[in-house]
Amino acid sequence: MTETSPKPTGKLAALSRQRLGDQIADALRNQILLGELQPGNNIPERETAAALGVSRTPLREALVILEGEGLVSMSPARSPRVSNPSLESLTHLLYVQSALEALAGECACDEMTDEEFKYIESLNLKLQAMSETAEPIDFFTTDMAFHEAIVAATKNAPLIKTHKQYNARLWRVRFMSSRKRIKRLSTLEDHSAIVEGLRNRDKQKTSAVLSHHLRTAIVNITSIFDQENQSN
Amino acid sequence: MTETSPKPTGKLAALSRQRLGDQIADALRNQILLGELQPGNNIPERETAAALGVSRTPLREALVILEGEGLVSMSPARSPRVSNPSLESLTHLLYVQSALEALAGECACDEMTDEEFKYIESLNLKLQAMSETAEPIDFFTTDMAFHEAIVAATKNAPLIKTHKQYNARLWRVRFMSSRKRIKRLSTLEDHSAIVEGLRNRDKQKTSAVLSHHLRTAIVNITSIFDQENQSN
DNA sequence: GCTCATTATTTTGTATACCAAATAATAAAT
DNA sequence: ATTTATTATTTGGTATACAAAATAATGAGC
Repeated sequence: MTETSPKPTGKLAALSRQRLGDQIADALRNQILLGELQPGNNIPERETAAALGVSRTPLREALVILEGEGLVSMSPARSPRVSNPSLESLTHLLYVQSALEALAGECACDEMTDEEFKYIESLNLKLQAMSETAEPIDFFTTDMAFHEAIVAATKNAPLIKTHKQYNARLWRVRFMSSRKRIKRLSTLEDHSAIVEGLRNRDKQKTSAVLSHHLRTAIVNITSIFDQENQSN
Repeated sequence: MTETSPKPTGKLAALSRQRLGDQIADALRNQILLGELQPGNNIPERETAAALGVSRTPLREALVILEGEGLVSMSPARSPRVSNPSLESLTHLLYVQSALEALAGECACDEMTDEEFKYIESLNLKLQAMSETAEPIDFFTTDMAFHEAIVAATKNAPLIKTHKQYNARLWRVRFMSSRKRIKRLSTLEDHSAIVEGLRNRDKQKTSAVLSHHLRTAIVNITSIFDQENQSN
């Protein structure tokens, strides 16, 4: 399929004019987030490049990007591999993410438009509506969209980018944590409190609830880790 | 941190086997921080690679790394150039850095050893001692070391790395801002309050003072920007 | 003399080729 | 049969070569 040489009429290449390395990074990042590439898996350069129909040069650029994001680790004479963070690392990441979202909540109170608030509110309503029946992946995706929408409302580009990167590193463990239906009720309570805080443009409350909401997740991922170690 | 990678062993480059791309990224980052490469300057690949005595491949890896850090921007068929952030961008960065250091102050209260506290305290004393006479660059460097030491005391690797990256992007404007001797007094007052907070392991106070300390810097950089625009 | 089109040069984007290091495999010696 | 030494193969690291795109330059036409 991708045996032939570069195609000028390529799919989105004509419009995006984006570097191939970035596109590969996006593709690999997706595979990691979706679990197609799991923590500890090797990403041999030749093999992966061939599978994607590209050469090693742009693939390597992608790997360097992902290494910078903490999703991939590269060692001198060893295949790059998907990072397999320890519980301690994940806890550290969650602390930072907690601080980032607290800041986002605060800034959103200042910068958020009414339309943005309505969108955030609608995601919360959607989450409430699906809480009884939805599949874990759908519930989780909407949950993440809710948090992303708050961060996006700040219009703070570095914050948005850094938050996204931390989210990627936490994606897997947070998804596994969210599979526990029992947690949905307290999640919804927190979210509603966040929406109320935003509605009233109450920086103090919004940031406090967001911070607490994220730090609570630390307990959850700890139990996930214990389960995995138990089964090993 | 039990996650990844063999130790860099920074002493012997021959032994460390660190990637050339990383070394080049370090060199370029230094040049940007020192002002040898100024915002808006082009970094043509061939020319720069030749100047550094390397080929374009590892130089490009370095540029991709620096682009990820926000220090360099690359456009399709144009020379990479040193990022020239707007006042708005710098303000955004400072908000995030403020939240990161507030978190650092809080975590440091829990994680800091007595030796680490003594070191932080000694940097503050050094700063007080040099406040009357020191050159701007020396005062600034020690000021930065003070903040870095607090972040380092958290032992939170992602936090340390992200903080370092934001520091790099803010380095230039914060250095220019620190040239104003008039600011040194309030800086010292803030720092002493931070040290007191850390001494008492008072998370609330430490994080509050650090947050306020950084946010105050926003006002300072705004005046810097006004001056530059005035002189243009 | 000025404008527009066409060509030439420069610059990045990507692919391929080569090198060194590390591991895996194999054979020989105890 | 086990261990060790040596060789082969695999892998990442770097350099070079080639292709595409954009800008700069130059010349023709008005």
